[in-house]
Amino acid sequence: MTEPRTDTRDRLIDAYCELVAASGARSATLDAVAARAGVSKGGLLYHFGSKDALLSGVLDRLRRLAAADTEAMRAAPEGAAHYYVRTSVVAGAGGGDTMDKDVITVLRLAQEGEERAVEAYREVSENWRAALEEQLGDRTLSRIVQLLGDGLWMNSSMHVPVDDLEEVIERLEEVIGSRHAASGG
Amino acid sequence: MTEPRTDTRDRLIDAYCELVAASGARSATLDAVAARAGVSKGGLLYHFGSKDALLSGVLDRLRRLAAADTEAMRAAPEGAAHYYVRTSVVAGAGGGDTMDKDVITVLRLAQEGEERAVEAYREVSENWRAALEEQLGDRTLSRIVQLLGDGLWMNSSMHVPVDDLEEVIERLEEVIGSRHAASGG
DNA sequence: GTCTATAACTTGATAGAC
DNA sequence: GTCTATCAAGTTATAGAC
Repeated sequence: MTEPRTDTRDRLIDAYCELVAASGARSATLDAVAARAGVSKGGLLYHFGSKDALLSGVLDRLRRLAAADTEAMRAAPEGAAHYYVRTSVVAGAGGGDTMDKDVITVLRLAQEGEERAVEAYREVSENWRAALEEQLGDRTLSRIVQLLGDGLWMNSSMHVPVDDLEEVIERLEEVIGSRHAASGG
Repeated sequence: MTEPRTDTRDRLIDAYCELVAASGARSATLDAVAARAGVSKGGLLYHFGSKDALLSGVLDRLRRLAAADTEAMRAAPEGAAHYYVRTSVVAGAGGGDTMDKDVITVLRLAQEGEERAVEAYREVSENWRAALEEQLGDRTLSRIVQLLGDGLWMNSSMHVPVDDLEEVIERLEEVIGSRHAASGG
């Protein structure tokens, strides 16, 4: 604990993510972030120095949390695929935990062309896909599962409900099951 | 032809879409749009009056083009599902036709919370899904195909290449084929 | 560690010349 | 139908008080 131990830093990152997740990157102004975290604009800039430093904060935190989530995925009793698809929806709806918010934030920034966000997404996305492939033993299937999750996220992020999620997961399990049976795994 | 017949209007909508598709909604300022279309800011505002009117222009055009695309999808020789998945990637990469650009633009705006864009997306998305279901004879499968397309779009829009697209389509055809065989269609 | 005040710049929109 | 000012509002960032 040699670094300054203020949770104000984390509150500021939280506020930034929540604003981006709720109303897009444009709405996450320094003023808005500071107000939501309960400090002034000057207070924010003491902790981060610039808007870019705030971005670095989110990126770092996402990488940390995603690494932990990849392990949770590997250990999930319902299987990695089910875990991934299910959590994709929660994330999009904005009702999830800290990592969900970080993921949405980074995805949004990446879509706006923020190069560093694209790089971070590529990294964690590839780690997730590798974990899926590990369990499914099938690269193409791992990609399909991931694309389904991405599609679910996209719809959720626009508040377009996917009403037949349960049927989709069920059908996915069927395909996974038949593959496992066919390959003797 | 009672309305003023200037193609400047269309050039302005094109410029707006290209900017949003390339670098996000924030980059599509009145100045930037006008410059890209080769007119001044005043010239732009003569044609549209406000940024909101520019949005209406894109929304109207998308609805028109999407209706035509739905018909093309129904008539596609490779099948509606294959057509939908394949065109999802082209759209995301930004190298597509006019409708592709309009779709990306509206999706981006929808994700930023623009209510009218969300509504337009919901509408055309539901029409596409209905056309898929018509051919596949299976609601859940139509949703899966659509989610796959959405996932492909998302990755393309961040310039994250999906290198095994061919395998994904092939696997999808297998699942569709087995369903048709099972249901006797 | 947090605040206020303010500088420097960008944005959407208006007014009026041509 | 298109242009050049011009404005008010909002944005990031700095300086310095407390």
